[in-house]
Amino acid sequence: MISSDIIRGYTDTMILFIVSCGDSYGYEISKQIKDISDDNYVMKETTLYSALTRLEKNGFITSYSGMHDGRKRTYYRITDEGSRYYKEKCEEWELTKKVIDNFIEV
Amino acid sequence: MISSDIIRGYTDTMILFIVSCGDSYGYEISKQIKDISDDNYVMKETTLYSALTRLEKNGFITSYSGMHDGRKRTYYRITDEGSRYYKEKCEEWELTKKVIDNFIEV
DNA sequence: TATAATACCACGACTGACGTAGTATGTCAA
DNA sequence: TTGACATACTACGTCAGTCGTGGTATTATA
Repeated sequence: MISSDIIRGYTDTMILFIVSCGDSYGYEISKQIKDISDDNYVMKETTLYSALTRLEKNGFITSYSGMHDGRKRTYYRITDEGSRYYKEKCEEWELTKKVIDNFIEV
Repeated sequence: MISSDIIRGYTDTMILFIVSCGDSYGYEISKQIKDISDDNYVMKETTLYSALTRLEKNGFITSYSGMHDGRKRTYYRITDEGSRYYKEKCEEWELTKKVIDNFIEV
């Protein structure tokens, strides 16, 4: 299980990746992160929801209400600005990998 | 330039890598991090020195005083526990790379 | 009838990064 | 000789992000 201080700085990117594949909502995003990471990372609920709030406040996602089986859901959609930010983060990631690799002994 | 929230969780590892190559002191560690990362990451002084304090408190490094050209220096040496911790972090890094790569679009 | 799964939110604690500022010595050029 | 720059740290307070705890509410299932 990966510790949070290492993922920190990529929670937003993970979420943006998922919503860039199609609109989604908190609970589902949470499960998808667990799946995509092969159970190596589980994002805590509070971390996820506060990240969603932050991302919306920053204009990277927008929300709308939906209903499913009598339960309310808040769906999120990525914005153009969110897509640009996501692409930047992907490039930054490639650089980060190279940099940290220099400090790692194989 | 890489943002700190991405490096967060690896500042300790970077420092441990440097002291594992030989005893060093704050100012030099700082310059080495800049060099090794090809100027892509500069650790802030306060971040570095508070990391050194933390690492010593956790028993991963030990310190001793030295003198050079009339200036005092505090040298740091990695402990066995520090070496073990560093190795763990290296393994964790390999896993982290795989996990985050799954959220990155090339 | 109770338990788990779904779906989310509020609040406060804690940690680590960082801005600002300060101390003190040595070097070197104008 | 004076001022700038490099060296070598330290103190203090702020901020952002993660997370523990706990709560609300509905549906499905055993």
